[in-house]
Amino acid sequence: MNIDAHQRFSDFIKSAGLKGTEQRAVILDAFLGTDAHVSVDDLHHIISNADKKVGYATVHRTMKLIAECGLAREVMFNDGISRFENTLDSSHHHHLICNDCGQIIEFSSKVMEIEEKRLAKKYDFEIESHHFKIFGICKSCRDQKKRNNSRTVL
Amino acid sequence: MNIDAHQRFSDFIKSAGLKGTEQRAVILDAFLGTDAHVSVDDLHHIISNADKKVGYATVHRTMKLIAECGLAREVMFNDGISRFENTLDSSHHHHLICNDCGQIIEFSSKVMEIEEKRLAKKYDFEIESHHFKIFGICKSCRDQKKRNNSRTVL
DNA sequence: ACGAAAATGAAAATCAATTTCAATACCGAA
DNA sequence: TTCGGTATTGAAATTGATTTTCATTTTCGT
Repeated sequence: MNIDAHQRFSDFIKSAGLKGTEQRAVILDAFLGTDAHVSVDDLHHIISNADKKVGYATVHRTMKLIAECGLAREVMFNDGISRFENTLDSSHHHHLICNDCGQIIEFSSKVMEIEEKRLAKKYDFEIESHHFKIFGICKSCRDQKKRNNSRTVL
Repeated sequence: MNIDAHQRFSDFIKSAGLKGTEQRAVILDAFLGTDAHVSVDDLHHIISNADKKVGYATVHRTMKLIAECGLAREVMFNDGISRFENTLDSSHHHHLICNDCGQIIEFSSKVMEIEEKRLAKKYDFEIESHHFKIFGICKSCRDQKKRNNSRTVL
């Protein structure tokens, strides 16, 4: 998988008249090593923690390139921070997001895929990407709230 | 409808120990008068164009209150700008967003509602809100691209 | 009408995203 | 392999939206 991703990225870099650099390789590796949704800041920390030095702006620019060549998908939840997810893991497309703890549960749904296609046809719309996000409270946060309520009196 | 909204907002204001003000009334009216997705900036312009003077920060703070009391829903597309939509219009919940012209087509889908409930049960998740967003290119932008391609040579 | 408490608005602060620019690295051609 | 044009890098500055600050004003129960 990763060999393909590297190949695809370097092909993209070449065909766009750009140059391969050590930093870009480090950033791509760091990104491919994650399986969650990472922000530029997350990646910058991951790289720094691995004792490599790449500037924040470079991480930002490179993630744009990685997204552009189709290896990453840029998504935005309701906090205004862009995050990137690996597109090679394409079975997961949607998210349940806990408003309390921020936990993200990924899921896929055949029913939704079919419904989406129906809608695209209905509105004559060419789909490029899609996100179904359900915000709410996960079980463990609900349980925690119950415990707190039994202790606290307003 | 609007009478209910005003009542609900003033009830909320009172029960939270806050105060009713002229500005809050102006902002709520401006918001209820829109049917699209408006940003704080949009609303501030709408109000200014109506020759009323309310500060930007006040619009921002009041929209947070309106959302808090359930009259508005805060949504974020991929441009990083928060927008508010009227929740009383609850038949429309989802969006087709054109990556070219920014046009937003709203739709609702019974199939998705049912699927959503199934997923909530499956993951033991208490839903507070949800958004299905499909990004792509609308018909008119596709048509326009075709016209441009027939004129332009790379 | 009084006075405590909240609201306002202009300006400043914040924060992520993005751009600038001088120094550096890449890489194809000679 | 060196050369040189071009792209890249990274620190700092900028942008643009959001959020906070704070002095002044307004609200509203008493």
